[in-house]
Amino acid sequence: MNVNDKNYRAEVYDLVKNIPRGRVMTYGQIAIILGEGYTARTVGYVMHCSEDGVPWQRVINSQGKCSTSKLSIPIDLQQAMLEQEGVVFSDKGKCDLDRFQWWREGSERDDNEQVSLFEKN
DNA sequence: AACTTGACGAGGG
DNA sequence: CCCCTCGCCAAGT
Repeated sequence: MNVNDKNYRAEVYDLVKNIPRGRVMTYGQIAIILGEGYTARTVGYVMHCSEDGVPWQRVINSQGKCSTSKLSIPIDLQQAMLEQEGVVFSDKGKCDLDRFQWWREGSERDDNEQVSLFEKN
């Protein structure tokens, strides 16, 4: 199972496709939900070349900011797309995760779940 | 095979 | 809030 495996990538995309308009998820959160084999870095790697109907703009970093990139995606674009869906950013380019982070139905919002990526490795 | 570079994250100053 | 360090892991050189 690696990042180039089709199913591995599909798991990430399927989850991202379920993020509602105007809500966001973080790389680390996705990694924790998908479980073994997934880390924030690998999720980020999978996202950088997401295809088709994946709402890639709804995945941001744990600080509530859009990640800068040296790739072909202008930093302002992601934020602009999110603002268009109703996500509010501060003048410093940060959004309030307490307000906009999405947690799947049924999953009780639990900050412990988000703790420490490397603690489990 | 070593070293660097990321769409990352947590903890500390 | 900013900056740094370290842990992580895959790619590119």
